[in-house]
Amino acid sequence: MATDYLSLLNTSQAAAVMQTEGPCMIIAGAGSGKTRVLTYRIAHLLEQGVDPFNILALTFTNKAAKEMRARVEKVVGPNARNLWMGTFHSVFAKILRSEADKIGYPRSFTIYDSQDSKTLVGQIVKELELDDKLYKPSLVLGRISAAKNKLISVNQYLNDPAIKADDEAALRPKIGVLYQQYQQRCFKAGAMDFDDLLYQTNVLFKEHTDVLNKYQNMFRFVMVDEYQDTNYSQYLITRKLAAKERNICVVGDDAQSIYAFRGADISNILNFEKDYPELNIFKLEQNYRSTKNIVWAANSVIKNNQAQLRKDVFSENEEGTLIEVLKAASDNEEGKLVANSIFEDKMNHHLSYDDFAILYRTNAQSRAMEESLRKLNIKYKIVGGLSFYQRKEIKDLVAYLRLTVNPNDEQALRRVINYPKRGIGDTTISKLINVAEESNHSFWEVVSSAEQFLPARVSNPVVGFAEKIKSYTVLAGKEDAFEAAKFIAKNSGMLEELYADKSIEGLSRYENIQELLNGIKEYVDDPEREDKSLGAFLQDIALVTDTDLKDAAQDGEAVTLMTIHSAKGLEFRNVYIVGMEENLFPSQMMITSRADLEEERRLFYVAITRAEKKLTLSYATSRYQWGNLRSCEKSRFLDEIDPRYVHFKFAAGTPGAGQPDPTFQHVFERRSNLLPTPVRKTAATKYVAPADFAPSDTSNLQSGQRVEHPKFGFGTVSALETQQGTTKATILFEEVGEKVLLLSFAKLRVL
DNA sequence: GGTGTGCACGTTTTT
DNA sequence: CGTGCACACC
Repeated sequence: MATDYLSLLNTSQAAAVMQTEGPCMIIAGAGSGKTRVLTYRIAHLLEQGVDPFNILALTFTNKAAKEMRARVEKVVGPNARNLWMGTFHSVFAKILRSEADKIGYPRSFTIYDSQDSKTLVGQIVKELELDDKLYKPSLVLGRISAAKNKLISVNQYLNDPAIKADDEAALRPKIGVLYQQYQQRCFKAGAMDFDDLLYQTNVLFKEHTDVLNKYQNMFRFVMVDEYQDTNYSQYLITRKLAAKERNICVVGDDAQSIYAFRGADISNILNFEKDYPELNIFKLEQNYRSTKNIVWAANSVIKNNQAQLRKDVFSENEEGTLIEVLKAASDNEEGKLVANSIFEDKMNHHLSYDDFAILYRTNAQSRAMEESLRKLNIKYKIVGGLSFYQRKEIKDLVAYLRLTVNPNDEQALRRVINYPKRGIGDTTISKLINVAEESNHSFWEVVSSAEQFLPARVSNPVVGFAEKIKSYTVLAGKEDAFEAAKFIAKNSGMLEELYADKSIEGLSRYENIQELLNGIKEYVDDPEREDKSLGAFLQDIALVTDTDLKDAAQDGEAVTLMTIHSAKGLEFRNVYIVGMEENLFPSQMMITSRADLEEERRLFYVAITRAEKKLTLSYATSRYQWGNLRSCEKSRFLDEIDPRYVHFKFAAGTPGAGQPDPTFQHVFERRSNLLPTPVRKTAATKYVAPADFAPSDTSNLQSGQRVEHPKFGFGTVSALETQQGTTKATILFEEVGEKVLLLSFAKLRVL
């Protein structure tokens, strides 16, 4: 048994697998078979007779967890299903769910997504009549999040002189108060945000040693993947859980730490030995993924960082081709060069589009790439961006479901209290909010007894709505998630409302709702699913990200486009890293301090090491930014690669080069996860004004004249009407139909 | 209450 | 430049 898989491992991998007792740190270079080691380590534990319920394995993405579970299952069989394996957030959400009452939260607590959090902060800023320019929700939330990740409570925040000085220096002295209000409101709503899932776990373990004890005894073996990305809050949870048995195994690569911006603390891995002096350290230094050239290039880049653990990543693979650098005159040309290169490579080497990935620093860069790929009829898929669960109609139905499970959920309540329209206006809502704030009740409590605060004519629809929700709650207690959701979608009037909308977008929204219901059906039909309740389903989807859905809708090969951050942990035969320019990569906001620059460099290292056979870098000497052309300098990172491994290829890019063979006519298809129909209009159907568009003087405009509008295109004036000195023109446009425009505003060119 | 228009902001990355 | 939100007018 044990020897079976030992033959599949190299010496250091095998040593790490066999070391099951005591603290253990595995420093795993990129592509060094880290997942393989973790998988066999778990398998080894199970074969030694360890109960899978006693093993906790934490990852950062659902995808990684899913993949690891599948791989363990392949080795040890169905026993793998009983492992505690998941993301930090999902595992501790589950634990909090069963222990919530101990810290005063309902077991059916809601998980606020970042949008809910943002909205709530915005609402509080407004209620406190603070300057919303100064107290921008994202900024305030950033401070709150940083505090929580460092386990700074509201009281500590309010009483810490250093924090106070910081906030005052930034002219934002009220952040502490906002933190306080925000926490209170979340608590009253029975809601936790992402950071709370970790923060409140710490509170639970700190205040209830019996609970901590229980989980210490339960999780006799703790493993943490991507340990370099843990923040203080996560670090403390794992330290506490492992305090008794000290069987903690962390796997990571300091060179791939790219989440400091969200609180990850690289010193967690650099200082791990201080907590566990008896630590066993294993280094996995052989890279099995990439060619020698790619590994050498990556090493030559990361060498420029100071803070790092010593290791020598090497490859025994072929030397491979040199890293290619493309230079373009503009972002559009960059897209063209990359698309052409992909097309040629695919043809010359008989590859699949699945073999290619285009990586960029910011999501905004995808546009130029998309356009070029589309022109060559190359199929692509985008990872990231708007996820399925962020679509309006999905959020609406989910809000109903959340409300059903937890009526105190304020954000959900506000979202649907008047959707579909039932005659509850803004005035009514703010009145009720005020009552809630003053009486220290939750918004829901006030809503469900609205007749006490408002005249019957106004309160009737409010109370009727509350009754509706109450009946849903009763229903959800008896039926599974699918039956409940189906009923709610119909009964709330949402389905009807969407069905009535026959526009393309409306149709797509209706289909999305169907898609969600199908998803719930699949969820409850899973034979291994124990908890089929609506609450369990909601808990699950709150922590699903777009990247996790990536594999869900695979049909046909396609080039993958994504940010470098979402590419972590993935690999592709051919990788393109685009936008290698100063101020873009490294990003200008990051080059203020040495530590920030080092994180950008690690990001570059991650990007390089995604490639198996061929790596291409590109940059543009000019780029559109906020609508105007900016000239760009090539990135300093390009010069950091040892020139022996690079080939600068500047000849290409001449117009007309590398035109696609017309026989390869694929239908363009934007595949974004579960979205069945693209909502975004394609550029092809949209009228684009010529660059030299100049509005004419329209004071003498006559009915019947032909005009051009920068947005609506060509049209004919059908009527003119002057009232109180302003003239309205009714114009029949060829593409968008009839529009009524005010002449004083409309930019029209008379033809 | 719905629609439209104007304006402000954004581009760092995500559980 | 494009989107999303807020306010204003219908």
